Amino acid sequence: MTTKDVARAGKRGPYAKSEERRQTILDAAHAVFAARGYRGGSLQDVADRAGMSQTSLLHYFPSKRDLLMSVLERRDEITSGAFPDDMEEGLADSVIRTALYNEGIPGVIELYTVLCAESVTDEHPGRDYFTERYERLRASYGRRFAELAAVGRLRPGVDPDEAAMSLVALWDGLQTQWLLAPDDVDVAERLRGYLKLVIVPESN
Amino acid sequence: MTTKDVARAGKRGPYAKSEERRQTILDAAHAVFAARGYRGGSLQDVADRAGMSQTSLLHYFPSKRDLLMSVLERRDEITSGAFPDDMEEGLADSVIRTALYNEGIPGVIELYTVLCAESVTDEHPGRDYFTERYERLRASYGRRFAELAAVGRLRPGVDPDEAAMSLVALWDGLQTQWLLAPDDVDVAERLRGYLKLVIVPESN
DNA sequence: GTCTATAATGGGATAGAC
DNA sequence: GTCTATCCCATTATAGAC
Repeated sequence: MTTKDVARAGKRGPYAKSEERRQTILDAAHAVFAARGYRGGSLQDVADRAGMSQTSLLHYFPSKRDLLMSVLERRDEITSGAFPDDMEEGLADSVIRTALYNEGIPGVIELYTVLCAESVTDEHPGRDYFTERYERLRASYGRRFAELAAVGRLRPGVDPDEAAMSLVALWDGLQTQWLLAPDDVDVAERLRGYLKLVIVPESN
Repeated sequence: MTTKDVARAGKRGPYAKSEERRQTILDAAHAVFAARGYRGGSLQDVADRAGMSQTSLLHYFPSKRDLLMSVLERRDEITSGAFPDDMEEGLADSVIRTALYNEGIPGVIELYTVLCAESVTDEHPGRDYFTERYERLRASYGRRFAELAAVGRLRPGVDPDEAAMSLVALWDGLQTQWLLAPDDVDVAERLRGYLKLVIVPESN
């Protein structure tokens, strides 16, 4: 019997069914928090969408707070699908590609935008996540811009770390405008425009 | 008697005391919504801060929704204090000055950032406000950039409307990062950096 | 693991006395 | 205009049967 076999694998082993259930819940929570925010979305909403009772949900995630943290962790995994790390790719291309990739996954940008701003409010459980996320992003893009600067491909007068901060800020702001007016805002094109201002074209 | 005099002015005239009370409530609501968002802030929170009961509050604003709309309208008045319209001032200078001005008023940026993102969620009463606000902002800055373009002061290849959209997006995104890490983010300086990339210095 | 029942709290809004 | 009392509903979380 399958259940027995899995159980035999060890007391703390990942039970297939249970793990599947967790994923279902995380998908539901992702959608609910994206559509209504953390405070605005209820465990009942999530449970309904996952097809179970609210109490069953709390069997997998002991509190709403825990659920949120798991949703945020999962978001990183989803979006990192755009980065084949081993590939040599220009900064501009990789930014554009990531922007387009995220735009194609329903709810990803909504979740990010809504929870990020909500996280600056009092006692919000997501605050540390977003604070650290920005630190990582700024440092990461700062390094990429510094690499370009080292080979003379950063426009004179442009600081790598400042460009990184501005790129991230621009990206976020464009996504917000896009959510409110998707037909009027082209996130990827505006990012390309900024990068063209900042990066000197390859000379060959 | 003052009350009588005011009353004599007409049945619908603004009763001084009542108007004062409304302002007190709006100040309180501004602070509460800035700190906890619309969904996260309760009428009780606002009433406590305004020094009255929750029911008295509802005497002045018939619903939480009405209160929010009035807070948003009031925000426009507060922030428009930075614009002496009659003055001839360069686009860059006016942007920097407004950014610094807003930064100095406690809660203004919090309120804006938190409610704006929250407004993209389902059935949020602030959605139309922010949608229209962005349309106005993009159009307004678009005209300013177009004026610069007309006198050859826009960098070649830069479109006025696209620059307007990017400027607004960058501004919003920087404010978000600033709220999470005020010591690491200089909104005005980063805006200046962008405008320097886009605008050609005056030739004289 | 899943459910019903329920606890414990807090929300927005209304009625009506003063 | 201001309050107390209250309605009604939703929320997160727990207890305990199956």
